[in-house]
Amino acid sequence: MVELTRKQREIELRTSEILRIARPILISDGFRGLSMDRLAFQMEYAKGTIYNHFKNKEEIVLALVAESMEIRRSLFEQSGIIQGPARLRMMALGVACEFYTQHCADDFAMEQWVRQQGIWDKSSEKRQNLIRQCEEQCMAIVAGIVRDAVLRQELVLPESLGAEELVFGFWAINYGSQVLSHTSPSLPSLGISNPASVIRIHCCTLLNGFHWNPVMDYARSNQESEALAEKLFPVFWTIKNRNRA
Amino acid sequence: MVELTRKQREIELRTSEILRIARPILISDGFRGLSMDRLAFQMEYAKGTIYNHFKNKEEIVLALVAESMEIRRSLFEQSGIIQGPARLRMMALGVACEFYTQHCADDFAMEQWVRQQGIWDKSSEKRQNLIRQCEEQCMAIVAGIVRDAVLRQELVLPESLGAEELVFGFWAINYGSQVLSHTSPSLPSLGISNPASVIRIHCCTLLNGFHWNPVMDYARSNQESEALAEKLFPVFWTIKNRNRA
Amino acid sequence: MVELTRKQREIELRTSEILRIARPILISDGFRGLSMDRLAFQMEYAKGTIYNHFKNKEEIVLALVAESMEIRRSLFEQSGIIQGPARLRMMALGVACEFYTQHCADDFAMEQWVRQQGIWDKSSEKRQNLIRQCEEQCMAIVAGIVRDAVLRQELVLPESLGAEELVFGFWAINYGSQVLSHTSPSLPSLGISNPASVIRIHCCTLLNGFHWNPVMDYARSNQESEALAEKLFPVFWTIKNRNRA
Amino acid sequence: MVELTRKQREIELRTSEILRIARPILISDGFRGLSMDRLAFQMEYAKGTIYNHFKNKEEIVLALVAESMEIRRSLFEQSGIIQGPARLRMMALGVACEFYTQHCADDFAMEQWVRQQGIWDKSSEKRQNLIRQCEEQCMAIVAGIVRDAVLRQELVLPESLGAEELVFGFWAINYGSQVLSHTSPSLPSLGISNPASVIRIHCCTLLNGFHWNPVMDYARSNQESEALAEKLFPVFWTIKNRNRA
DNA sequence: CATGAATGAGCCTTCATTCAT
DNA sequence: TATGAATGAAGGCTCATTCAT
Repeated sequence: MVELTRKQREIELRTSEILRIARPILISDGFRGLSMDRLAFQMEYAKGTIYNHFKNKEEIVLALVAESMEIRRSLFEQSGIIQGPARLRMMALGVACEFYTQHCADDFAMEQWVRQQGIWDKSSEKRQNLIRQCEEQCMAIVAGIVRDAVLRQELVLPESLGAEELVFGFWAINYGSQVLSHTSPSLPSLGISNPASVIRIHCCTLLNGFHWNPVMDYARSNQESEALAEKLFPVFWTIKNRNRA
Repeated sequence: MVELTRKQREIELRTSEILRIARPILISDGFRGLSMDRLAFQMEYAKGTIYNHFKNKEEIVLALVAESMEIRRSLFEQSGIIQGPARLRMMALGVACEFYTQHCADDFAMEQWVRQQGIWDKSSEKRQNLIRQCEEQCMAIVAGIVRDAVLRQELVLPESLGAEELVFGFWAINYGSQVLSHTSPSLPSLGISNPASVIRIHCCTLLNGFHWNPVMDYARSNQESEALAEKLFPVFWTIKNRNRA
Repeated sequence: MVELTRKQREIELRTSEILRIARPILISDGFRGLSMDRLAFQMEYAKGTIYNHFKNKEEIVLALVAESMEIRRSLFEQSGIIQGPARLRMMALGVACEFYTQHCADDFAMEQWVRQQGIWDKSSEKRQNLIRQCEEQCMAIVAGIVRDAVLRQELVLPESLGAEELVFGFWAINYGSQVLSHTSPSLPSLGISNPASVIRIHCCTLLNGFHWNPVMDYARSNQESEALAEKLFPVFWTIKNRNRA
Repeated sequence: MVELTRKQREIELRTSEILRIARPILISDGFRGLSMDRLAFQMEYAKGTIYNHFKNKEEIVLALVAESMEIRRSLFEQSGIIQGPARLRMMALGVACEFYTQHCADDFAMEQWVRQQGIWDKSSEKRQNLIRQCEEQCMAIVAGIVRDAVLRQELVLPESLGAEELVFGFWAINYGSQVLSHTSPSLPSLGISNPASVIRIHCCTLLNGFHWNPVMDYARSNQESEALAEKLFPVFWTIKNRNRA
């Protein structure tokens, strides 16, 4: 078995080497900028070798995105298990989002590829499922917190708003701010110099708006967020580094 | 001069004909699906002629996006001038966003092209500015409403939150939900069947969270939004049709 | 119109130049041996240029085959209109076959490509029809001669044998001998040094076997064939040269 | 020696397994459709292993063709040893050809591969000789019958026509009709619905034309052929099955 | 001998752009 | 100004063959 494993490890090593080289190309030049020729050249491997590891170009992207989403899910998982009121866990998720946005900016950017250009359709179902599962798990974690808050009577869901729909609002505001931050270089010139902290305020407002107890003013909210950040960031870094050599 | 003008008009006519034909191709087949050959063939003009109007393929996309943003700005303009409390105007903008998302879905999709794939960098500064200006004007309209609300003492801005930063939250939540709606086909399976109405609730919550008067419950908010929609949609349709034969 | 024609002529010139260069490659190295790269290189034109003339590699082959079959048909046409008994015209066709086999050996070889390897399916219907028509016309010419012989009471068709079916025998024996001559290099070593004259004898025997009047012995048959050859070859050469610069 | 033989048998077993798997691939997808990857995958052996048995892809085809020709030769052998006048043996060969065409259609198709595409040149001389020998033996069988007919004074060879040359006519007509049947899907639409029986008539006519005794009318010829078929087909099936599990 | 990852030349095709007419 | 043939780099991908293990 050890015998076998060595060869397999070598193969996996090569696989992840391909991803390691493809990532920065993809990030700096986009999907169109990643050509198999270039990839092979930079790898100093033959083109055919890459095709032994990935059925086509799209699969490479999906593999990278799967990695990224795996990180995101781990971040969420860690945030969802902290002690304290559900609102705190919700805020911890916000902190996780901030971390992901700031320190895994490339991962976030790449998650976008997959949402466009028919990359999705050209890749294998196996990898597609991997990503879909990750997405569902993320949603489950956040919705779980909402449900827990309701159980603990810290939150009353407005009628006609399911837990997932409440989550959607936070998802949208975070996601939207991240996309805008990444793609609108004019943001500072429009008067938004620190999108992350702005979004923190909005999320607090939103939580307060839903009367999610304990209701907080911005000062306290910020304070708690900082505390959470201090507690969680070490874990987050570990997660990130575990996935990125 | 009249002579010249006629010729210029002919040129502009051709320019907009190119755009008219490029648009549906772009929408149905993406950026890669738009080839100059195909465009020229459908135009029944020569490829070279197209190059007399647009320096390169990217410019065409940017021109189309400029058109789209022009619509969006007009929508915003019309929403910003209705009578009544600033909060109502803010809600009117939400209605405008809904309209844009639902009835100008293609325009929205195209705005995205430009944020990716290096299209931006390959196009002329002139067109880039055009788009940037539009974006700034949109922001100015919304920020103007916020400032007006403050003036009218209907809203107190939290300290450390500028008008534009408050706007950013609404921008982000609307933008995020739109992107997610367009690109995440799994949304309904995650429990979000009607993103638009969900976001309406969230926006109301957010406004309430900021104590933006008149504070409303969801029923009334929805009622007012409906009224605004009824009032504004005719104008919106006019705007849309003016820009799209 | 003269203006227009000049450009069109240039294009057609290029088209036939492509064919002129593709032909020997195809003949010496087969379909697999013809690569667009090689073709372009030998043409000293860019690869793209070739694709402006032919949709794909298969179309080139079909174009060449169409040329070849056009020659064959013209040969048949000329043979079918000579004076005298139908049997003589039938023999003239045999002479035409001999000419084609001997002097258009490459054309014959190429007709084969099209019958295999899915070349047919990848080419445009227009070219397919061209070839199909040619084939049908050839058959029509020969079957016409048979029918004429029956009318003139020079031949009684065996019952249960249609005119086309009688033709099929001659088609098969000529076609078979041509294929074998071209692909069986061992023929002389098997004792067949001059397939063409052997087949001439067989055809005569076959005609006699059917009691096709005037019945001939081999000496006379050969003599008549020679006479026909002498008369027809000049025309044949003209036809060939008209199609091959 | 027994030890060695066991190993050798294993090797031969593997060799024929390769051929067994390659055959249907080749038949359904042509030469280009047979890839070593696919072959190895279906074999559940490694690609390298196949190369221990066959120097290259072409050799596999040649080996299969050798098998096919071996069948053909056996068919001929069996036809050549029946009792009665030589003409009957000649007709038996025709029956053998019909059997081969109808029931070994794939074998026939494959014989064609080898005559084209430069497969021949890329394969070893050893295998080339194998095939050539087979061909010669086939010719020898048929020519033997002709010579025997001359000896028995059932046939007078036209002067200037050797035994092999007489054979060539029959070879050509049979071969030609087979090729045309296999590759010209338009045959029925040209008026030839049953090529095999048409060729039977032509062969009878040819034999009669050579005054090969006993001369027969079509009815009797057909009757005799049927009788031969009834007698020989069981043997033919045995031969076929012996070579194909 | 068996293995199968690595190879890399080669394949066909596309298409934005240019430029002589 | 309009034309559209020519360009040619670039693209994704295949696959027979090799060779270290």
